[in-house]
Amino acid sequence: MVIEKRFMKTSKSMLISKKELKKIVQLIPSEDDYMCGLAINCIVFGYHNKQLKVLCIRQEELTKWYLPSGHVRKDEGINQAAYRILVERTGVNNVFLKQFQTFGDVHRIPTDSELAAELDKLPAPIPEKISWMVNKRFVTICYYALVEFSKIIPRIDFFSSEWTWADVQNLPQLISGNQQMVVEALRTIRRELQYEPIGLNLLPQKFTISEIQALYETILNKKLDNRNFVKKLVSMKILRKTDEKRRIGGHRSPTLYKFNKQAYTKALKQEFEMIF
Amino acid sequence: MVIEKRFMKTSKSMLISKKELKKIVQLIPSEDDYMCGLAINCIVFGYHNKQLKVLCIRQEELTKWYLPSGHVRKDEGINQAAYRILVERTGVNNVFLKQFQTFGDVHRIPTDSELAAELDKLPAPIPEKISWMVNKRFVTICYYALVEFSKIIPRIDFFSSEWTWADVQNLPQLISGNQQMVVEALRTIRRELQYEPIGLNLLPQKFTISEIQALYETILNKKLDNRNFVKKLVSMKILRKTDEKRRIGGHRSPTLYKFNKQAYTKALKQEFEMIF
DNA sequence: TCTTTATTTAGTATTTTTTACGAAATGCTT
DNA sequence: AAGCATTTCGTAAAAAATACTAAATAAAGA
Repeated sequence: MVIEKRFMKTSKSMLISKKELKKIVQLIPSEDDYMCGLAINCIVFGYHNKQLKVLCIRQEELTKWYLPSGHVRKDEGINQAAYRILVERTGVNNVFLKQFQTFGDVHRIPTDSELAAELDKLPAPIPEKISWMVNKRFVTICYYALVEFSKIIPRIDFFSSEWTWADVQNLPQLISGNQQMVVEALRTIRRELQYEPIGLNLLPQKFTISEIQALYETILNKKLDNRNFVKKLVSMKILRKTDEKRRIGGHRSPTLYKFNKQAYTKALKQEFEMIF
Repeated sequence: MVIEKRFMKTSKSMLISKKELKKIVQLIPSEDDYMCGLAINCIVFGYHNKQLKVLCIRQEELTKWYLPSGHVRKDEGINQAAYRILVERTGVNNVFLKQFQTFGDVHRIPTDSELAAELDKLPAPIPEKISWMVNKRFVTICYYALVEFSKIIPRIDFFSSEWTWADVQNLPQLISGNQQMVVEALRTIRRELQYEPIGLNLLPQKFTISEIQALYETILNKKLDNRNFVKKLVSMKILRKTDEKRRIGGHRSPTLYKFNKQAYTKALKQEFEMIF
């Protein structure tokens, strides 16, 4: 489903030729293959320069950004679909991905001509084959993903030509509903910081104490005492010292740590045992 | 949508008459009005006799039970739909209801004749108007509800003729997928016991310490020290003593308490403040 | 009426966890 | 070698969770 070419326009003309439109429409997924009225959104979190980032994309000339999204094939599970969509966008495997909420309020459904105006001047009325995707009320299942910033090379696709890592504390204008999704995703990872491997998935293999502490501070939005922070993680045996150090210039070089994955996931999964 | 008559059969005959079938089909919601491929399930929790209960329903002669469910009108939000479905079943207002997870794995879709066999010998092939509801792959948004046991009078409807409060520790045979939903709902309320008004919604207005403690013990599945339990709740100012007592015979009569709703919701909502 | 019984309630002691903070060690720069 | 910013080690106090002793109470039975 990843199409390297951007949503095409021959030149600066406002309309596409019928021939080109036909070609495009052939690439669009058919209503027969996908669950109608159902969408999946991925809130992809990365961490860089002590800031928590969200992957946003947009169609070049449009002002509003949106979150990576896609649809569910009739023959695939929703988790599977979310993973497929994520891989299409980020090109990485082994990504932490978790469903957190489904949104489905009713909004005013835009008319064909409003949509055409927004969708880079596609001719109105919207051709039938594309209309199920853009001109309907959708229920959206949202997932959040935690990725290692440096490993991601976002890919554009049919509906996008630009991408950016937006700072969560300074989001750009997003299309209707998407901002709320980011907010809820953030609330979720904040709550789940204690029992999901949030840090493990956002950080590179080796990192300093102050790097992981800054991550925790960003997510929790409060300062933590560095001395107690180390003490806690070390006493939980979550971290393991390496014999490497990072040169940060001007100061003492901090030791690089890595996760003790076993102890980490064990500590996290120490949720209550079930009745069953 | 609540239909007082049960899914009708003229007598003990295996098939319904064409005339009756026509009448039934008229009552079935049209595909035009509802989001297709999308369902909502409610896991309704009640608490009675120191046991946590789940509301289950079934079609009389079928062996398997299922959870209250319904569909989303094209012109209503999903939360609104869930609430409507819940009210239809329980007849109560002011119920705590919260979305917790969406399920959407692909299962083998039963054939018309298998369905007919299961659906109390409806004639196969399933009439077109009903088929969208029973013969498709569904994505199911699940909500859990907390109700005050004594105030609920479950209602049957078109697809059910029996109901029961099943003990969560001893669930009956449920249709495919429903057991997992109950398990996940339980995991959820266990986790959320600290920051959602779980107790408030499951208990009657006035209750004894040992009653609320037994509720917590059931949900958490472990014994709590009664002396420390009181101490904690009282120190949080969540409980307020009334001057009534409950006569339980043979022993000292325990004081009835009620919730200090203000302090309770305040204590619960003391979640971290948001970045935004 | 007095004793027995099972349970509720009050209070204290102990342990564990969290939070607070002083100060030395380190690596880099000048 | 001195200055510096940060890391790292260590202890101390405060708070919370847990454990336990024992008294108070209401109902039932002798």
